[in-house]
Amino acid sequence: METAKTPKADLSAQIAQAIRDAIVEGRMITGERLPSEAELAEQFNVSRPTVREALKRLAAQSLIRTQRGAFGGAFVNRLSYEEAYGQQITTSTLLLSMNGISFETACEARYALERACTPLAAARRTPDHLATMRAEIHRQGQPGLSDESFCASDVTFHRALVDAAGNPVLSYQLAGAVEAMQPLMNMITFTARSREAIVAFH
Amino acid sequence: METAKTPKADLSAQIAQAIRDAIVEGRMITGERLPSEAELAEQFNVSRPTVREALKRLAAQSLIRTQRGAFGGAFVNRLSYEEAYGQQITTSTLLLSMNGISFETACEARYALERACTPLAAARRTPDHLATMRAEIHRQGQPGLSDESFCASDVTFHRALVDAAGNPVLSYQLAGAVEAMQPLMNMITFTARSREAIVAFH
DNA sequence: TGCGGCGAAAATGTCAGACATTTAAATGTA
DNA sequence: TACATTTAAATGTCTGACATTTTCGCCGCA
Repeated sequence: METAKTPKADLSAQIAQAIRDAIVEGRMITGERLPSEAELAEQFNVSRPTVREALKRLAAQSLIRTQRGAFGGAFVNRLSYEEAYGQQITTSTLLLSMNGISFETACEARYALERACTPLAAARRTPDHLATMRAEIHRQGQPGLSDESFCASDVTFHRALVDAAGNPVLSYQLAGAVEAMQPLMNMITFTARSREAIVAFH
Repeated sequence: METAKTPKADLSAQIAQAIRDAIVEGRMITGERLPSEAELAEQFNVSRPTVREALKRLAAQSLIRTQRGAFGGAFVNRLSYEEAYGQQITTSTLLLSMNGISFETACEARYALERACTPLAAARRTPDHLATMRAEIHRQGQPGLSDESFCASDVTFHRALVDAAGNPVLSYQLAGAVEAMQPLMNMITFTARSREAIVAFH
């Protein structure tokens, strides 16, 4: 048994883990091309479908990207913020919906996270961010607004607030938190007009 | 072209997306069993390997779990906090290492996020959390401590701080941020003793 | 009648081989 | 030199088969 560290696991999972380790530990760098599926199959002593399943696992996590054609193959992906956002959002959404997170807990977390951004946002905001936030506040003040529209506007507003902090790491961390809560928010309408007061201090 | 919304994409990616949508939108609930690979293959009019690749993609994101044997199959997974942590950490680590995030940016984000937790932590801390933090502070004060040990202790300390806030959503969001920065931290040793002052106010 | 072993069935896991498709490089020609 | 064509390499997909694992139910036996 050459891979004794995972005594009972799918071969494809083992291979995926091995490649993942290579990437995370820096043995493969961004943009580098992996061996072809056939070469990997020979290297790990498995068949090509097994290798393919492993590669799909990594592709699902945006660790690699595949390209067809000659001199195509699998390349170590440069994980963009957009992709990271997406994963963060789907994971957060599922986590919230599957674990019976209460509205209060989620809201508390969101408020806390945004409170963390506020000082930075106040210092670094651009006119664009301010304009977006003002526009959303205005929209939220209109009377005949549906609940869904109100919440969508709310998400836009908070995204602008977070982005105004000018810290991509913060934006990434909070994008999931804010968007994942939108479904929860949609269910509960409450008088959130008090937020205008919070923003007013900008 | 029956699936016109994704004109050029792998079949396995399309199928994975279709199943993912079904899960996220609640058409399949936690613990529910998916049709067998053969049934899915017939349903989507593709072959079994293609279906398998799609399922592996979902498994990589912990959306489903598979079980062998009779009455085995793929089940909608209840995404646990532990799994979410793990994904968050690997994603964050890659994001930081691949996008040339500066130490200042990462540190700023981390401080901001922790500042968000502090009020809650102060209100809800338990003796255990306090004891852990005190122990780590004490350890950090010892003279002959290696940089790696110092940083590991630092991570432990901050995890305790975050957990003390008693909000699992916050813990989840911050776990990735804190742990992902450990490699960065390991490279740069700085006089972080000022943190003791921050904690002292507990 | 109750219980235990044993086989059948169902499902995933793995393999082998073949063909289709795509893409870029190499080649040939005007 | 520039452009069109060929060619080769790689992924994407299909078919079929076999291995492995796990559960259910049957049958025999005490």
